[in-house]
Amino acid sequence: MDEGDQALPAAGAESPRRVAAVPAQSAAPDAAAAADRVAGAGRPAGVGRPAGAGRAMGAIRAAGIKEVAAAAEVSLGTVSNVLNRPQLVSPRTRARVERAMEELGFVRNESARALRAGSSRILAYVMLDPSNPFFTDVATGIEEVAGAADLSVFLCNSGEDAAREARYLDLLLEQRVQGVLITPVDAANERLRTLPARGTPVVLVDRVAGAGEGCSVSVDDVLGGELAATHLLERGHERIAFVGGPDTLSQVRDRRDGALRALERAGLPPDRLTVLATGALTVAEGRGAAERLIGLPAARRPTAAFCANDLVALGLLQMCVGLGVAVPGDCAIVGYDDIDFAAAAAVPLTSVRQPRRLLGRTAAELLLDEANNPTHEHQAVQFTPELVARASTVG
Amino acid sequence: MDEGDQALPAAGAESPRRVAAVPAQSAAPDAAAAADRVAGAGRPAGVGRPAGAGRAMGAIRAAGIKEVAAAAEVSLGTVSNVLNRPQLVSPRTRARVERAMEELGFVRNESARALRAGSSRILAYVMLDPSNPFFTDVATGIEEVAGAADLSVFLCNSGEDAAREARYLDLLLEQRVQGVLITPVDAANERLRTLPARGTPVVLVDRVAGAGEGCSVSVDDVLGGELAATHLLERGHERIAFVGGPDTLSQVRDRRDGALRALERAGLPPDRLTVLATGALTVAEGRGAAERLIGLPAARRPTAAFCANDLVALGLLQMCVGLGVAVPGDCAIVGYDDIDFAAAAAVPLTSVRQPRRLLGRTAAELLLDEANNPTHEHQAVQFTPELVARASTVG
DNA sequence: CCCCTTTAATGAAAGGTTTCAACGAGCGTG
DNA sequence: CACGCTCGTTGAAACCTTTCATTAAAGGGG
Repeated sequence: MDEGDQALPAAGAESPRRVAAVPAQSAAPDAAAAADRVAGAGRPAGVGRPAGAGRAMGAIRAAGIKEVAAAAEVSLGTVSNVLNRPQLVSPRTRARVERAMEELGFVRNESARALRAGSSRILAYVMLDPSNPFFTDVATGIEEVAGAADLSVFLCNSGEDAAREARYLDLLLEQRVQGVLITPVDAANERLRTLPARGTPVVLVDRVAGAGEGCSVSVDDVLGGELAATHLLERGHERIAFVGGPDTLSQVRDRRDGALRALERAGLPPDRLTVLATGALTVAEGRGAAERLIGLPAARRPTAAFCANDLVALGLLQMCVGLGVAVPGDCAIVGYDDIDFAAAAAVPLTSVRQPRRLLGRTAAELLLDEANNPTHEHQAVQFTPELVARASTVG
Repeated sequence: MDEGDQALPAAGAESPRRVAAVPAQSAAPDAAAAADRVAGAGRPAGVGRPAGAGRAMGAIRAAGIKEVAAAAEVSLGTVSNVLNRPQLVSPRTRARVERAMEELGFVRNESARALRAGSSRILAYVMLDPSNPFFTDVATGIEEVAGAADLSVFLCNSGEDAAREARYLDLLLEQRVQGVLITPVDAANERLRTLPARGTPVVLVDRVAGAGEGCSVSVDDVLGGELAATHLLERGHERIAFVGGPDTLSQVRDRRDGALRALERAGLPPDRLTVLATGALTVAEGRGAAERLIGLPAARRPTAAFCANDLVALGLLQMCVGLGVAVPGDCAIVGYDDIDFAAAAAVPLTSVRQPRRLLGRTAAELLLDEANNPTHEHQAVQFTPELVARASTVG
């Protein structure tokens, strides 16, 4: 931030967008920065100074309950009562206190409140991948419930990285959050057990809780996989590819197992399912899988693909179309999650829909129950998925 | 949660996935719930109880610094030193204290720390729409910088709703967060000025700060619009549609103005730009715009469309392909943001790329500077966008 | 007119951490 | 041997709110 300044025109410049000659910037040229700068994007075009700007103005030390009490000529406890139990305070005094708060610009200090209360009014949702609309929809459901209970939601992004996940969980414990909702990367993470033991309830989202692991909310992924594969079998496909990974994700395993179950029911041998493993559930990995799929000898090449999620399916779809493989003619495709982009793809994607918002809402409700209800019983709630057929399978 | 229980089989059931006969569930059938339940998805398939589950076990009251001090037979201040200034403590004592912390399972209480420090170790990013990958990428950049400074990032979703935005800002002020990064819905929100006045720095993201408004980091949207339109003009299009809205978003206005500037430079009258306004920047709105576009009389129908963001462009693209309008043959399309899905669309989308991660990183750096550097000067940093040409314009 | 009840307001304690001035011990120097 | 230093440790105060037992005042009934 510093170097950019000296080359600026005289201080007090009026134009906020004035272009400075010096492009230097404290955004250090680290590896990550370099990635974004590829192809020339990202060089700051201008560094200006908004009119009237100067050094940060000295912040007025925030007025506390004490100052308010003094201004309203009441005791400290009375101010607290106005905030928390207004019905105990006479209308006259209440008005006086409220006026004082107004005048002093009083803002409650949540830290002090949380310290006193022993826990902060925050729920956290640790998610695998915020760029996957599935998780943001779940988050929306969580926010609905949390908002109604006057709690805020702290969204944390584990990025499918176990270490980051662990770091966030530690952090949340330090914050004494009311509870944690999590779609874990690593089901074996000991913190999933130590947090509840230390008084911070944890609810698993999109994952089934094992013995003694507390509450969970999930969708029957085995059934979802079966629905997808059955749909393809019914449309006459007898060789199916399963595209997804890594195998450490239970969602991937379950969906694949469901597909195998469908084959079995149809009386077909399990080797009719060709597994194409991917390193992650992303669009890029889907594209990569397409090349492998198309590279298979024609005799063994599946005529349909079931992908572990929609991102992978969209990548696969794009590559197929690009390489001249007709969808669904040469290769039918089924995704999973039914994200908005699934319907929006140029060949709208058949997908397995999950009740995403409801998933989030239910999880949040279980969490609140666990946090507040002393007679809480752990539950593993499981919802039913549903197949949405679109053009990628129905020619 | 309550009704689900009584119909369960005998307590102590071992199977976590046991199916209960009673589908009832405390997830109330409110309006939002109903939306998700459309088409039958969302009915809980089962409510089970993980083996070994019971009422929440009484949490052990967390050990504090005091207990640790007692256990290690040192003073309270020494424990604090071990945590914050370990070099001041002799190795012997430090080891003793660390062992005590280990044994007691000591976890720092962030609330107390924040109370004492006057601010919590949290940055917040208030974003318009977490389901738009543009914002999650910006968030990733912010997290990189915050993580390096040992701060956590609180992600807040305003959902393009001014009231929610206001509520979050109030909340963040109460939390005494270190600073707020925001892509505001409502540039006129007075809180954008009151927060800094109360000592919480605010940096605008993807929006240019006006006079006396503090720091901002943005991309030159006018230039971006110009790049997009120029690209289309160079490819021979002389009637262009601009698809986007609402007009209250400065991004929309600027990008449109940039397109107009391109027309002007090319010596064409401004009425060659047909504006198709949308209510939001979503896939669904893009689809709707497609119908209006195709409905125009052939003589006035543009041969190309420039969309205010990629979501709108993808919706438009999908609908065009679905309705038999060849892309780019009958209608070329340019998007904005270059989100991953843009390249992944079946007709890969030409788009205007913004340095998203860098945007986030720079914003976070400005914020940290403002929070920590007493000689901080407000800056309006602006980056340059870049056009990425793909098949949706290049036949 | 006094006592008892109800209502309103008070003051102090507690919650866990950080900071800082002060203290004591050990050591080298004069 | 005494002085002054440094190093390691200490104890208390401060941060701001909430809670609760207590006091004071007002009102009603006997």
